[in-house]
Amino acid sequence: MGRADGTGRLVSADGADDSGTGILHVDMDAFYAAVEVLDDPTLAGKPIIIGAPDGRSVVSSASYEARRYGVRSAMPVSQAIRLCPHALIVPPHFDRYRAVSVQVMEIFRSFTPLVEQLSIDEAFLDVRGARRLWGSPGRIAQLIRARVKDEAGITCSVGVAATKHVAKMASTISKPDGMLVVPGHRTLEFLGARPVRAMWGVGPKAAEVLEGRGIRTIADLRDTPLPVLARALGQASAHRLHALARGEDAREVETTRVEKSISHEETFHTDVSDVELLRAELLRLADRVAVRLRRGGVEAGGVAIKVRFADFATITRSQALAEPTALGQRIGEVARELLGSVELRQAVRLIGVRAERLREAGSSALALWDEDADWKRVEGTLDDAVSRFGDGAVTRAAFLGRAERHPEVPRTPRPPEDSD
DNA sequence: TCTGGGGTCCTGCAGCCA
DNA sequence: TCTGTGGCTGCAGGACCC
Repeated sequence: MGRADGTGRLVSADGADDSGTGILHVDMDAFYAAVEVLDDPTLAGKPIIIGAPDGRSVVSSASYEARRYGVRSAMPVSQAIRLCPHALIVPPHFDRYRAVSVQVMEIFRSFTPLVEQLSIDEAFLDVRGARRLWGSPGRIAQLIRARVKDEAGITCSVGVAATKHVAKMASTISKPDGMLVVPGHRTLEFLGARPVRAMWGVGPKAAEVLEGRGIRTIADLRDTPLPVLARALGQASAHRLHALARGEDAREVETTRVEKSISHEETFHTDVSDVELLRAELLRLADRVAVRLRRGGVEAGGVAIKVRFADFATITRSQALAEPTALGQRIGEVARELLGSVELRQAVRLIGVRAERLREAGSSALALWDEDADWKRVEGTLDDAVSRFGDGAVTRAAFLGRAERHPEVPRTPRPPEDSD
């Protein structure tokens, strides 16, 4: 399976037994920091923290040199600086990270079309059908690691196993720049000795609950009766974790992913008590959400807002929509109504807008009477109409019954009867 | 000591309805 | 007609992930 190499990680030797495997989990090492080093080689070997140096930002990523000082992702930057005062603070360059991500995902797809991108820097690959072309899963993992290094200039770690869950755990253990193969017949042995916290889906809260009952390792969890687990964690989590602890994970590598919500939120530099400012911010966020909805060809069937107060208490309010929409004006209206239902008992630290219950946009054609166009009909997509006449004009036209959607044949427009 | 932003999934509760 | 019950749905909150 693997051996400890003195750095705390567990890695497999070349040609390790990979029988009964077929799923790879590939994870870039300290991805954002690695891309920054790629673009500025003078940063190599130095402690780097990716995050905004001021305000209330947190660490997006840190190089392994910084991690040695205890710096971790999601830690406040101010705390990270205290831990590692000589670290270099680098503001994030997300467009650049996305570009490298695209390049790496293309490398994966050159080995198998069955690639499930989990986030900007990690993916599952099902290579069971790629044996004849590229060799065994372990061999493919080696080839992928070499090509990512040669072509993208960064390193990655790979877990090779029979299931997604075990592959994911294996890549984590082999980090950085490692590879761990868990042959199918040694899955239970691999899982058994590991702490419950290492399982995907067990966070600090669940780990505390389990450890409080003496369940410290995955073997302990496996031996715990399901009803006991269910009382501790709830039915769904208990069933899922119990199966994973036994090495059972039937999830396939999914190549397509449907977004279920789109949101934007913002933490203010200083807490805000001015309601008008909050309402204006909601509208701005709603516009950003609407742009993404239209770009994705979807509409929201519900709107939610999130308000975080100065004491970090967070509340959400949501509302289903009678008519789905992709218009910022409409989403903003609902968000403002929802804000009106919230008791603003103290200053607000963060505010956010979320579009939920997404569904495919109804039609691609739109007949619209627009005031500025002398009430002539325009045709095109909703996005076209919004870009030509503005979000507000389209909303207003729709409100007045002058914007119509139709599946195929445009209806003959009639001139407006009221002058409004 | 201070806690981002963008997501998914699950649970508990309340209201509605048959 | 009244009451109890169970299923469904909407909503709010929390845990978790990167």
